[in-house]
Amino acid sequence: MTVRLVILGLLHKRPLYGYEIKQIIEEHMGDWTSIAFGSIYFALDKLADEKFIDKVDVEQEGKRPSRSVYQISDTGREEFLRLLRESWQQVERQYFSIDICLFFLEALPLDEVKNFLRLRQKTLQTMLGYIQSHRDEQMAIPEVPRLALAIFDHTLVHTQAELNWVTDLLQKMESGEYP
Amino acid sequence: MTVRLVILGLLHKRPLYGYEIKQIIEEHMGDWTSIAFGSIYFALDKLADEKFIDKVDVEQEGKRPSRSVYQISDTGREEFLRLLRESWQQVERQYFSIDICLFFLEALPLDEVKNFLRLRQKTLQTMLGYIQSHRDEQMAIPEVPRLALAIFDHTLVHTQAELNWVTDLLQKMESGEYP
DNA sequence: CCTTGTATATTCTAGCTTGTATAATTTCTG
DNA sequence: CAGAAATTATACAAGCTAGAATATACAAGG
Repeated sequence: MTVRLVILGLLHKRPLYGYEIKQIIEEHMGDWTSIAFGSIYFALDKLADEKFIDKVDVEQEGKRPSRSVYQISDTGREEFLRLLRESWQQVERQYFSIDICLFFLEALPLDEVKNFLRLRQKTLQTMLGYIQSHRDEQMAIPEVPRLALAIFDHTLVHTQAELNWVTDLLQKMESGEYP
Repeated sequence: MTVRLVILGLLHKRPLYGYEIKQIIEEHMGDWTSIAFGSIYFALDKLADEKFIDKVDVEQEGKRPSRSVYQISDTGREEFLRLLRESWQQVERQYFSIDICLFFLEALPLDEVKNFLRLRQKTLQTMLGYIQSHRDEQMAIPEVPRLALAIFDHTLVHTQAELNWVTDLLQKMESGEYP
């Protein structure tokens, strides 16, 4: 679902070829999604089958492998808007593997669990710093749209929430509130 | 990954058959994961191939379809601990589809976006209330382990963080800070 | 009494995603 | 200048999931 939305979204602006799409995703959206080559080419084929995009051109730069450039069609634009609206509307339930772990906690010695939590704390603190500095960098560039900051903030608030929760849990474990 | 961990974790306590596993997951872990029948039977087959579990019995109650009961093996217990440690240790990056949407925001009229956000606010408030009352219910039952509350808190802090962020974003959009 | 819905229990299939391998060339780096 | 990394794409296996299909049991309701 994400794959199609992203591809259609990027083709919405201008025609692109597969490898280029992968690069754009990594460069500009790498913090918020990750899509494998296989998925991109698979999706491009599928979208072309469905007439949401057309192969417009096969460029060739020197003797490099030739590039198949795709262009979005009118029905493709409609599909893009449909997908975008659908994604906006859904509030997805996030599942955390750590919740599952907590269910099976008794299988591990308490000390080990505490160590894991301390490690998690450190990781989260590092991540927080990384996002923050990344955000500040972006903020300094005037042509970055203000909305980009909202996306950073999103990651930020969740990471902070996670850190708070871990800290609280660890504190409760150390005070002996949990057996 | 989750599927295997959960199945091994449940079989850790006692032998079970596929349908039973599905029921336990829905009843006791329904708020934190969701695993389809197909995934369970697929994983059971795979785990049996790998000798992490053994088919011990084919019960039949009346003329109902027969049940294949699986039991965890010694290597299965090891694998369970390995998976559990692995899951504990990883701090997974969560991807939110709304972040992707924000990238393509300009494709939708601003009013529509604001409406989506208001709707999202309401949904999150409802979710928050639901989790809270669920948590209170559990708290009232003395035999529910205190840790279960930690899991509720986890969901709670993230939902609250999400709500705060949406509220902030909406406020900024309404004050005209974002075009 | 016949139908309908729901619970029990499993199997199958189609579709998506990832990862890895392969290929051929080109550009960067020490 | 050698070797590493990047460029572009294809192909295939393997894993995972959702959803439908299948078949029986049983309670409720008209």
